[in-house]
Amino acid sequence: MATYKDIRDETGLSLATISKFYNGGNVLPANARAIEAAAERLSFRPNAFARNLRSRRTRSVGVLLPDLTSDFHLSILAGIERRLRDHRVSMLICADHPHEEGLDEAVEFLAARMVDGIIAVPTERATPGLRNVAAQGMPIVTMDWPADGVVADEVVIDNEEAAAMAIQHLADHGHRRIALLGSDLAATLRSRERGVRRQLAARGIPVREEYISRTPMTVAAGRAAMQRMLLLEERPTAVFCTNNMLGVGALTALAESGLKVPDEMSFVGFDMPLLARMTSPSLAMVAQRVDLIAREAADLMLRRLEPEVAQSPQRKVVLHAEFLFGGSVADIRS
Amino acid sequence: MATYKDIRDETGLSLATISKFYNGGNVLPANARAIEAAAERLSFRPNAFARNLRSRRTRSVGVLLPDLTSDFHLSILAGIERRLRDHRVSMLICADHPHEEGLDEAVEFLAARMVDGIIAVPTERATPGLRNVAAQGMPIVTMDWPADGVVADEVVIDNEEAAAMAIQHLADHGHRRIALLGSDLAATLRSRERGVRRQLAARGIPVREEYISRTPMTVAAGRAAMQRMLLLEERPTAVFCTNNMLGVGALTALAESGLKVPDEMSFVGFDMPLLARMTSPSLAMVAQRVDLIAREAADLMLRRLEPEVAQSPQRKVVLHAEFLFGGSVADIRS
DNA sequence: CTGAAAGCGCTTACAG
DNA sequence: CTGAAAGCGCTTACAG
Repeated sequence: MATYKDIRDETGLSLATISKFYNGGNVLPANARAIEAAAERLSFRPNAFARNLRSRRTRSVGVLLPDLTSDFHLSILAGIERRLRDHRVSMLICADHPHEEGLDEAVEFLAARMVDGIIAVPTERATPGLRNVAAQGMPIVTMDWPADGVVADEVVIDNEEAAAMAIQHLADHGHRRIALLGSDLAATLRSRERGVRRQLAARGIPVREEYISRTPMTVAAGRAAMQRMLLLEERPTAVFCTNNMLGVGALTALAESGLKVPDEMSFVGFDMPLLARMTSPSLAMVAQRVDLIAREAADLMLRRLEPEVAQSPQRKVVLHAEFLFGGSVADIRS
Repeated sequence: MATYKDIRDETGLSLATISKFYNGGNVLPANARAIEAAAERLSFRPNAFARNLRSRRTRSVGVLLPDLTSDFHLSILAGIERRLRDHRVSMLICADHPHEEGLDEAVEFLAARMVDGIIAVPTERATPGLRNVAAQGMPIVTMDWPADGVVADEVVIDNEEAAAMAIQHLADHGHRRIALLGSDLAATLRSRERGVRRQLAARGIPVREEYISRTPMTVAAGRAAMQRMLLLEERPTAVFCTNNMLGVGALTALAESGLKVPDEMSFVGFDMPLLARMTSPSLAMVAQRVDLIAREAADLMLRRLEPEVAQSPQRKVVLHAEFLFGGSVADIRS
């Protein structure tokens, strides 16, 4: 691996001049050409670590996700990567899974890599670590939900509003017996439940607690919850799942039960864009704009990396979800 | 950010001793405790870049994917991340999209970050770059398909065999008019087509060229191809899609056409594990074991990072796909 | 515009 | 087991 010294030996220029060339400073055209030619011959590439060491910036950011199996979270990666790379910033990916003893926890792992900042969908496990590095001045951007007590820029959606859209759509089609598959294990899902309750009240639809399920956000839990709903004396006519995993579970249970969607059960999902269009019937759902989330999160981070804004007050970007119409909702107005 | 010097000032020990402590050497217990205590007080974290600079290893590997939108490729990330982090190796993710002029191409971008190696699903665009860094001694592991002329360890599946399984299943259920949605734009898909042809021949089923489609591997192309199949004089009774995107497209077209799966059209997909179980009927498909692919790829790379094996001959791991049974194939034996 | 020198934070032989 | 010194490859003031 060639270094500045090799280029110096080839060109006779000083290290300072070569450095200046690679940092966009003014260098005589002839010297610039000489450096380029030597670099080409030696297939030279400036060592990013050495640069970083002195400049104390790595031009890399960590992206921390609860795990790497949620296609919703994974789909945000694409947008972040693109945006960051346009600015020559690299992206270290880290899942926040529990791990064997003695291994660095995710945030520490990233911090030891000297990332310039962390974009995170924060878990409870990661929060103390984030609080810690944030206090030491590392820029943090949270997505999806905020991290308790962490100084950070935030990108969120209006979850109450998003959930209300689903209820509104169902109510407009005559549904009054609406099951909710949700969870109280995440602030976002609690907000969505609030939105559901508020919109039901606004439409004069009584809230029936047996129609409301709170479980872990897994496919298995969603499947079991749906199965329980199907056993109710007075079966709901529609189900709204406030999370993609729960939605997949509910669809699985419905498929197994042989009930026809939407004739015997209407369905509205949340964040299942890939699925939405390829099932028959197509699925109605509330969808976050992952492209916008990614873009806003990356931009907030890139902004923080500018020395001038490093200290400016935190920002919070609130995005709106969209409603995708689909064939999975029956019109049951008589 | 505290450094060794701060710890030296607190403990009175030399930099060499502190370094030794952090690299697992023998240090008097009292000194070790003093260093730990000081590090705690200062919230010290060794600077990975400085370490790397001297040791010439970064303990990071680049993962290069054609793009970050294929859920099949994304699902491999989880396993790689886990495996690498267990060994305290970090992962830089990079998509190989075409980009604006003047920006580093993906491989150069990773190489400038001094990754110790690259795990890639190689595209044609990336191949020259990979060849280049491989020639300079960087370990490369390819997944899914090999990179032309690149010295690399490989993880692949037996694609002919995988495709043959689908045909065998369909033939066993009495199908003889089998449509193939494939592509000639990737070596893997060409192999799958070969597997299909061979298995058809083995079962004495004539190959009908109008049943064979080769398109780009996109949802739109799959949808259009399926629509064309539905217009044929003698409609096929089954369709096998040798790629997930094509499968999604085909399912979309079938959903739009109103044809019932499997009564009017049987379906076998490829690599759609998320979808397989949540549709009604469930989908039969050939599935690569992403967990195994990830694990093998990560292990091949970790092995290469050991100085002793760095120069050993390249390895090729051939995995077998599995067949997932589903309700999307009708038994039409009379 | 160019260069000599010091320094970034750590590691690496080499003495002791 | 510990320490003084040199060095990794680059950047950063400071002269010239």
